[in-house]
Amino acid sequence: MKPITAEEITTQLSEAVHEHRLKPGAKLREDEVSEVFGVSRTIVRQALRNMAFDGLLTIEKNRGASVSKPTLKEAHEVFQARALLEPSTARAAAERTTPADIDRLQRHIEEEHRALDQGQLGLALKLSGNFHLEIARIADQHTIEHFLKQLIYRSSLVIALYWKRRDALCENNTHNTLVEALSKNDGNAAEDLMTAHLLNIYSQLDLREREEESISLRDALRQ
Amino acid sequence: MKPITAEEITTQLSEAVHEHRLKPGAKLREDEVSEVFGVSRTIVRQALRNMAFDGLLTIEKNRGASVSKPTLKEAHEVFQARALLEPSTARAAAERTTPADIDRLQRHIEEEHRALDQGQLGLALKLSGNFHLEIARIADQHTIEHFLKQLIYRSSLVIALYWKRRDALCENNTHNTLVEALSKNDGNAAEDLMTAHLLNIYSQLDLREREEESISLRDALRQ
DNA sequence: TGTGCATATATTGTATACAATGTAAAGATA
DNA sequence: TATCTTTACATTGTATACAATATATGCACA
Repeated sequence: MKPITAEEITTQLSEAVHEHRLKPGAKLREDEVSEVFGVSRTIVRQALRNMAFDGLLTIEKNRGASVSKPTLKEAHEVFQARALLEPSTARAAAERTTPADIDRLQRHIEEEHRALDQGQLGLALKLSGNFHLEIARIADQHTIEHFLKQLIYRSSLVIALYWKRRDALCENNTHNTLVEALSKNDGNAAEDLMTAHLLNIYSQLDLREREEESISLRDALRQ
Repeated sequence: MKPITAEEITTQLSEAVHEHRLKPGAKLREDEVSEVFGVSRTIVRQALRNMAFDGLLTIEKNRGASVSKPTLKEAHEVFQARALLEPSTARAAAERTTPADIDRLQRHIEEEHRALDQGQLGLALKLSGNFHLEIARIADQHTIEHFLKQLIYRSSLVIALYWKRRDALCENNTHNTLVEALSKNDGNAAEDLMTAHLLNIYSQLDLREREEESISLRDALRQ
């Protein structure tokens, strides 16, 4: 049996972040991770650096890696960037969607619902994000998909930090209506729905300035 | 005197790619690079992996790193992504541009002209790309700036491979008119000019399918 | 010649040893 | 007790040794 690769560790840890099993601020010590996966620190370091590149981890020199805590500004930026990329991508996807794609998307949505029903909020969140990636995949825009992946994973961090009501998560029906537009190859509708969907998520975040930030004085003074 | 860091090596090598001193296909052997910079392969490897993440290098297992050769599809995707990100960013920049920014941009353009006059095409190309990054910086959109940096560096690879007439490079005046729009805080104009500018660059690429691709039979069969 | 095989060399991949740095604990002094 | 200093420990940073793999070379044989 082959040892696990750096990329596989990257994927597993990234998903853990995406599902909120690893929360913003969580520390990832190198030899702890290396013991878990049964490889040397060399490999773990590669994985951690990969994740830092995606913005999921923050590495401080001589102090190690921890799950990033996006600032308010970064949170805004993530959704502004998504607002630029995703609506056009949804339009492009609509123009190329095949029945097989619709099948896959519908199964995906079912899975989301199942996760929600079983109270697996983290899993539901991850699936919800992956739905957006599926659309980029249909649009056959690999470069944008790559960026979007980073943005969606970071969105998960933003949600972990700034979501208003943790309970009322994702109970919308937008993904269904999006699939409908795609199945009709209706690019206009897909684009508009995506814009609205992103605004809806955005509006459910509490992105006002707050005092409590300064609680972590240490962090504030450190940089 | 301190040894050079992985990030500094990343920057230097990336600029070399951006300036076409390192051309698509060029191999970067680890201990060659490590000797040049006077560090161990450990550090070099970090740098190479960083660049691979940006899409500048392609790393094949057990076969090392070489400067990426974007396919036609990737070339299209790079400019499609830029078309989504940059016009809006130019608009946002226009709304925040200060006289100090204008100063900096004008000096930047002068530098571009100087490089062109002295026949330093690679340098001119790099400066031309950095002009676009300056605009993202003015827009104060760090996340988009980060993506744009990757796209602009990749554009340089695309230009190296698909530019129609190597001599007629960058002799346009668009950067000046863009600065004018920014100085008037005219977001509409800035957005339109940027769209036109990107289309202009795009149109100067020869992105048709071609036979000669199959010259490198080795690469074709390798994947 | 040219092809196939075996060997040698070059290059990358991974683990580990040691250095550098940061963090926590213990003791000293007031 | 509170603060400072010293010491021990934990953790990350870098270089290097060795393993695994790919490439090149030489030779046998047709």
